[in-house]
Amino acid sequence: MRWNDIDSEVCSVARTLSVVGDRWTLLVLRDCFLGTRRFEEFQKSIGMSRHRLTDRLNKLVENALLEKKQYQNNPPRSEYVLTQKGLDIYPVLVSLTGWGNKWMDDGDGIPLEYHHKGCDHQTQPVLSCDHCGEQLGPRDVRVVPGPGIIEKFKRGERPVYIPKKLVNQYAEKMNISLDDTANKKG
Amino acid sequence: MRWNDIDSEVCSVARTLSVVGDRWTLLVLRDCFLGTRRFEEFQKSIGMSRHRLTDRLNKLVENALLEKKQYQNNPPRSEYVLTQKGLDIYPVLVSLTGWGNKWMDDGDGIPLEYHHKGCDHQTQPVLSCDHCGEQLGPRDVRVVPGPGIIEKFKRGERPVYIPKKLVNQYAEKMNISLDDTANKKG
DNA sequence: CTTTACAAGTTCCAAAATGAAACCTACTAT
DNA sequence: ATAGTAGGTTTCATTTTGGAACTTGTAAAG
Repeated sequence: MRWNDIDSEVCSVARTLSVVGDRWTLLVLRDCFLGTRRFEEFQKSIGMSRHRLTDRLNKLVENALLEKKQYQNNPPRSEYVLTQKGLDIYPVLVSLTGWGNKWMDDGDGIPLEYHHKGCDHQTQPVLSCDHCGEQLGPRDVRVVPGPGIIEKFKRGERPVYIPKKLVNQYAEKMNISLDDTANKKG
Repeated sequence: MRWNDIDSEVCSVARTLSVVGDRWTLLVLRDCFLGTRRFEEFQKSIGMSRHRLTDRLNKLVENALLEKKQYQNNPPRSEYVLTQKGLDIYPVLVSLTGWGNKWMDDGDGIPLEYHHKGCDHQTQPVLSCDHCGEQLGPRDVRVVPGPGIIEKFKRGERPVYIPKKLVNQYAEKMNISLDDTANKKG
């Protein structure tokens, strides 16, 4: 499979990666959250080739995570600022940071710490349930087919990565009949 | 800069991406969390070339996110299972999923839903402060230089992506003197 | 027996993505 | 007149991919 086709997978991880899942894009976004806005700043900070940077910034603008704003006409100069869609990547960056802090320490300690303005304490952001507030780990959660998958199964499409067990159990429980003669993939 | 050098950046995002920041690795890990363990399963599910899959699985084993366990001797056949280090990637995948659910819907709705076993409710995992439990967004948090950066500044190294302002403010406040004649990068 | 299937790779090659360095354009400051 | 700054673009060699075919050892089917 070509990476270009990844955005049409029936999977939110795959679709998200189609936008931010290449070598440099998340580093560009990291810089955005630290206040970087201009081409040269990104380039010096990240150290990627100008070539790639041009391309990645354009894609982020195309995908509406960044907005390009001209701050000067002659010669034309622009800044790249996060949109809401871009701001929403925050949890991804925070999670990556948390993992790096824990597992990739080089012996000097955590590079950057977070301080929660609200409670005025150092914080290590964690995942929690938006309903009860409890912390969430892989074992605390059950994955259930959502409408995005059920609809496709009803149409006879079979997204490959979903364990059939999962969907069949669910279909049975919900008394939905899924035509089982249809083929995988849509 | 070469991608291979990215793991020595003074940045937890960069270091984490040096392990999981390529096209396919996070999809492999996604599958792991859904229970996939064997080569053929990964390959069918993800649709990446066997070539790459071999390589990515090996790297995940090298980096200790997966453990390779032989389940049969002749011919030798093995499974790949998540270690604690691998399990800790969970928040990253959940965050990617959340973003995809919100911004990359194809019109059919969310592919997979989460159900929190603890409170028995559907849940959308959110980031929160591990101290006070409040939800955290980009504006609720102040980034502060941690030991991993301070140490390097003391040694005269200047990690490029950190806004100098940030470190200088901090150094002043903490009354740390940082030799300003030293060069960036270490 | 002989053929087919399965699982987990490996090999080979063409096509695509990347990195480095040089170049371009339009100012501004020295 | 010269150098510097900002934001790119161009060129070209090197790396990384994707795809398809091949390998190895075993078991099951005809």
